[in-house]
Amino acid sequence: MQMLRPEEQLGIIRRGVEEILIEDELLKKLEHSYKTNTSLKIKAGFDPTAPDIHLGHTVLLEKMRQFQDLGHEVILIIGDLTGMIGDPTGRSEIRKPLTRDEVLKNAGTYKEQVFKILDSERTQIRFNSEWLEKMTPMEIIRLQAKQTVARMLEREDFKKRFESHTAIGIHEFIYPLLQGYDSVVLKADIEIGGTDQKFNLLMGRELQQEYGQPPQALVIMPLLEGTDGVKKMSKSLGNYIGITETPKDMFGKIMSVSDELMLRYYELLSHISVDELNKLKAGIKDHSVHPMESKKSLAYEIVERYRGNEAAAKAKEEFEHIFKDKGLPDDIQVFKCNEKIIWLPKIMKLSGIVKSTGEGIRLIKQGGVSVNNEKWADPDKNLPAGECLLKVGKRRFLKIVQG
RNA sequence: GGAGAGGUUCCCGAGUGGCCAAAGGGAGCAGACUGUAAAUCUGCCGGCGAAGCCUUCGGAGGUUCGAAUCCUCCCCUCUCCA
Repeated sequence: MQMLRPEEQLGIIRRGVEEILIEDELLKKLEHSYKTNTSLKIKAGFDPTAPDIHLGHTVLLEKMRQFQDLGHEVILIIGDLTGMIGDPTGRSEIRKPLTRDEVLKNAGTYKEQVFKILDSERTQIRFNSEWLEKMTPMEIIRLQAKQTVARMLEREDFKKRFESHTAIGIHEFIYPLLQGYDSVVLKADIEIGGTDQKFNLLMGRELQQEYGQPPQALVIMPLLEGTDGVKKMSKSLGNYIGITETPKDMFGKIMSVSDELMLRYYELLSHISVDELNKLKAGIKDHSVHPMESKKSLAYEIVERYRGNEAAAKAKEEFEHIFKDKGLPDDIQVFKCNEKIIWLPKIMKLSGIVKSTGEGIRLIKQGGVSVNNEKWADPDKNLPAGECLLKVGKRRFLKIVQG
């Protein structure tokens, strides 16, 4: 395959990255690969605790895909061994160690989902228990001897906890060492990771040098903000967009993201070229491009990638139908009730559209409920006989059938 | 092993006998404004056909007319000294 010139490759690689360490070294690696027509080994690690991939994870995957498209080879490491000792990154919240079965199950899900982005021909999936489990105590001690406590305490997270007298487990120090050691075993040329991984990525470089290898270059990606636009996307914060969600939900969630965040998503998730991206940014700035239209394109692109063309078209259509034409979705839940229950808040609760009658009453009083397109301000008013359409807020619909 | 701090509603966090279904913030939901945006403002934010009642402040008992608050035991987390 004909590779792009190293400088051109670098241009593509730079997109959306937070930081490249060290860019000169990266360029040299690219030049060497170009001259010898060999591909570089790109390493990226994933934590096996979260079986469902969301758009936040895909930032790394997309970058990996770019490398593949440039002719390089990706090694996706599933940190099953490190996962079993718990992931100490971030909070001191100690995760439950996973069992072997859980790890395997999660890994299976990973594989399924990951190849919606990655090229399976150019991807290796490896478990780090493969080599870590074989290490002898002596080898582990030697590995530990290569770093100092002081160096470990330079890591922001450890430093803070140390200063604020919050516990730091000894095994937490081992974690970066093992992750770095993965790079040694694989002789990685480049490692991709999020900003929260910077310390661990650097550890890989340092250990490679200790073991007499050329150090890997680092491509550090920003953490994608969740739908709230502030905190990093994560399942536990509930601000995520999962790639296995329904097309409708995915489309809707992307549409409700702020304009600013939309551009960020474009940069990190879209496949449009850097040129197009710059045009889009300029267009939004001078108001020649309508943000909503670009947002629709983005939503379409992303839904299409994970759920297919047809689903994307349908999601878009339905979205426009509901919000532009003020129409109805085509899959309204139907609730049948007998004549005895005609108290609206009760019906709302029984149908599951709200959690409690109290919530129903509140919503009605607040003007958030309409029946047959008319505001319904009185919780005690009886419903019209026969069928009627209930709308709660902007997107909750219910067809009530009496009798 | 010894000394101390603490576990409160979805989260953070106030509350140390009645005025506590529990301040404040965040998240969430609804309304106004819009482009289904975002930001902002307003309201709501345990349950129940509901001005009353029921369940909630780590768990189990107890004191009291009355307990998130006091006592006893237990569980869990953290810190310091060794």
